[in-house]
Amino acid sequence: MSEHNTNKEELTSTEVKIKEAAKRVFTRKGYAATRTRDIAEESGFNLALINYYFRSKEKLFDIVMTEQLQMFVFSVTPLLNDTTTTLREKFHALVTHYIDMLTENPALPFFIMNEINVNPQGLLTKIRMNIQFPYIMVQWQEEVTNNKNLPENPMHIFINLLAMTVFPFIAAPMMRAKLGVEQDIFNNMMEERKTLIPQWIEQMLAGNTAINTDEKETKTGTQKGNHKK
Amino acid sequence: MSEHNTNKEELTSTEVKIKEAAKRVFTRKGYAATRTRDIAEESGFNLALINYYFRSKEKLFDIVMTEQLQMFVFSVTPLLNDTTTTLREKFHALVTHYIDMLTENPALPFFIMNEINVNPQGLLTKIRMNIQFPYIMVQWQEEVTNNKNLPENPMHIFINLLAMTVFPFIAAPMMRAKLGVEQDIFNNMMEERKTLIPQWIEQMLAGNTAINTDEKETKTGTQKGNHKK
DNA sequence: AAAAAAATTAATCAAATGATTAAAATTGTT
DNA sequence: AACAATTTTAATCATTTGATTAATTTTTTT
Repeated sequence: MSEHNTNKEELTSTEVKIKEAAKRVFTRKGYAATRTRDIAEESGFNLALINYYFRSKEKLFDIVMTEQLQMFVFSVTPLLNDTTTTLREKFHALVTHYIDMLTENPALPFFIMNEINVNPQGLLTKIRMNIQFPYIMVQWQEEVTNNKNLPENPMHIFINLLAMTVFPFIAAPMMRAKLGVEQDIFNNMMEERKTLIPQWIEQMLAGNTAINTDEKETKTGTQKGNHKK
Repeated sequence: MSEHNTNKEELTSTEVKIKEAAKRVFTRKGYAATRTRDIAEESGFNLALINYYFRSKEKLFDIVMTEQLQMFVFSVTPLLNDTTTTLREKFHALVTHYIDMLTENPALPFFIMNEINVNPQGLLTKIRMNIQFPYIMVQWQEEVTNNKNLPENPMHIFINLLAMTVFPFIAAPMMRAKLGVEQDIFNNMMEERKTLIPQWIEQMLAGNTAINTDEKETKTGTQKGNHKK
């Protein structure tokens, strides 16, 4: 009505729009394969504006990558530092959080992995994550010292948690191309995994307990390899 | 002694040497980021030889990628079709095989994932894998129908197997940069996982049995979320 | 040894691409 | 409205890069 244009179009500055366009193109094609002209086209603005707002393609990439990394890494620290949730609840929250995030942004893990592979030490500058030992580590140590016989080092378990959560998104294109797993089927599967992964982790830990304490005896005689080497 | 030069240098043709150099550079930097000049330098030959032996950068890449894909995918089919090994033994063999392969060639998974992301339908042409239902699928169905209460669809378990095996190699650069996990520590860890991953899979399956058949009751009252939704 | 074929190199080309510039359009200020 | 500052554009530049060409060297054939 008035001369103030309140379209959503006008609400975000062109600088932000270019950055968002850059994010889309960079995540889709990677740094080397994206041309500044791609970003210009995706944003709908003139090529020169990219250098006008951001000094160079590399500077723009650094900004986008840093933001994505921050989002990926720091978005979970509140979960990991929550003193009101149990260890198990944190596992579940973490898995749900990441599956939701990656369902929205499936190309993100690959984008990040790519950057890490190409420029590993760039991480150190882009992420200032002085791992201040989040509360989840305290909880883990409590469980270790108290009753359960968990492994001292949670590295394996954390890797598994992340692997089972993130890897499917990395493998999704292959699953689609080779196994005919379409988008909705995949999303269903990931929805299932929100509850399955914490269960699996639980079973890993329980198995570990059983092995070390001999509280529980093997049920099936055919079970193999269920002993420490 | 004689004028026949038997150096290892001379045993492989320059065509092969260029292809190997290309493999190294492509896997390290990805298709878009590698310049033909990089390959020339890595091989030690003149730039023009790349186009002399392989018509173009893309043709060379196709050859390298196809070979790597074939290696990655087809190298396990003998294992999966082995009629003399049990299902559990196949899991173990698969994990060991891939960890060995990726320890030798750590950049391989990322390289493949990259290609799949950029050009998903290219897989169909590069890999002629008319999945002829390897013997492991027969064995799985046997276990399903016989005694165990395994999930009909082994998709989740197979994904987990691959995820826990492959993902660490993808995350390795991050682990090194951020967690200070050095090469030998990492290799040790992966050596441990050769036996751990089959155990974990076993525990997942056992947990599944317990849930479905109620043969076993929950030991710890604090166990949460161990029920079908 | 001479001729032919194959392999290799230096020089060069043409297209792509990141970046810049100068002008035009828009917005803000007085 | 007039002026200034900011934003946007079209045109252009300089470098990079995949590819080619013509000449040179090496190997093979006769």
